[in-house]
Amino acid sequence: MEDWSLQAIVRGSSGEFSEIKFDHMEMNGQDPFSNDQFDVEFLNNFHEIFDMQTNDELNELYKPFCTANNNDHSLPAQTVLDFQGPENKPTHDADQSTGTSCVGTVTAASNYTPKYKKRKNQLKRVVIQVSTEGLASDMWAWRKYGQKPIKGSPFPRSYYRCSSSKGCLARKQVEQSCTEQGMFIVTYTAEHSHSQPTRRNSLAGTVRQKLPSHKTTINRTEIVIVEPEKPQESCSPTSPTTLHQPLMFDQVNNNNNGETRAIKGENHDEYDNCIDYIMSDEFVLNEDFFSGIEEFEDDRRL
DNA sequence: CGGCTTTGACCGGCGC
DNA sequence: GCGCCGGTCAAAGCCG
Repeated sequence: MEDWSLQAIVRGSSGEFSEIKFDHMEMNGQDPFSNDQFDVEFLNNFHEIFDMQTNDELNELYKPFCTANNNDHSLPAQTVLDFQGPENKPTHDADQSTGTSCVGTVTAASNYTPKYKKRKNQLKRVVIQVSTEGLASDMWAWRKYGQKPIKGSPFPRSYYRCSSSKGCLARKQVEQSCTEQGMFIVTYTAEHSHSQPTRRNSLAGTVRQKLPSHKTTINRTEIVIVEPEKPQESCSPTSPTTLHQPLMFDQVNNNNNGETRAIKGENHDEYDNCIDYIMSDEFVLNEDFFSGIEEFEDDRRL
């Protein structure tokens, strides 16, 4: 790949980007974007997302939201990724003390025993926040098997299981966000035991759900990751150094007031760490982000 | 008729 | 031990 680039637009889903970072970086309310220390502290907390052995699983999970809109740029499927599970907390993650979400692995199907065996925190899950379009772009076939009112939420939670393959343990929960109108919180549990279906089951699953007719525009902080430097051709394909080419990223804080600030990383680790942070926190990511990561991983494997 | 949603009942984890 | 709550079951009905 000669001139591949990674670009993503990331919006904080629970407040301005800087506020989220205060929580995670414990910087005592200082504005991380105006603090010279931010680059170091911010970057030091990101690590090795692409070294996770579950990248394929991750790909599968976000793929539906990437592919469906490839030809429709008018429909940004904004999503939040949040990997949960007590076993997932990286031991070197500075985020541990906060009790917030963290990066981790996705549940292996063999670890999931249906029906009451594992509950709540025992299951590793992927929580994604999607717009109406993102919800409809999920190409998996789901069959609804339950709906429950959730305490503290005005909206019920719907429960879906994969209907593509008998015995598939994949589960999906959908509930409307009570904080962001028109957004849906989708929780995926377990993995599909089969390849992605070539077509969705008519109007099954999420498509048949009662979706709001309006779209919600979310004006929040944006992060833009741009154009890692091209890998150097001189490196041996088998050498580990080919996986650690210099990279660069920018993070642009756009508060809708025209003000932007950028942070740049100089190496691959810093880039990884940036992605790690974004993936571990409550950010709304669009499909370009995931497509970019996919490209990134493909390139890295070369 | 098959596959879907709906919905009340049931089960089990968890906090008190 | 008890009750709350979330997740699942399963019967009934709907839909293409």
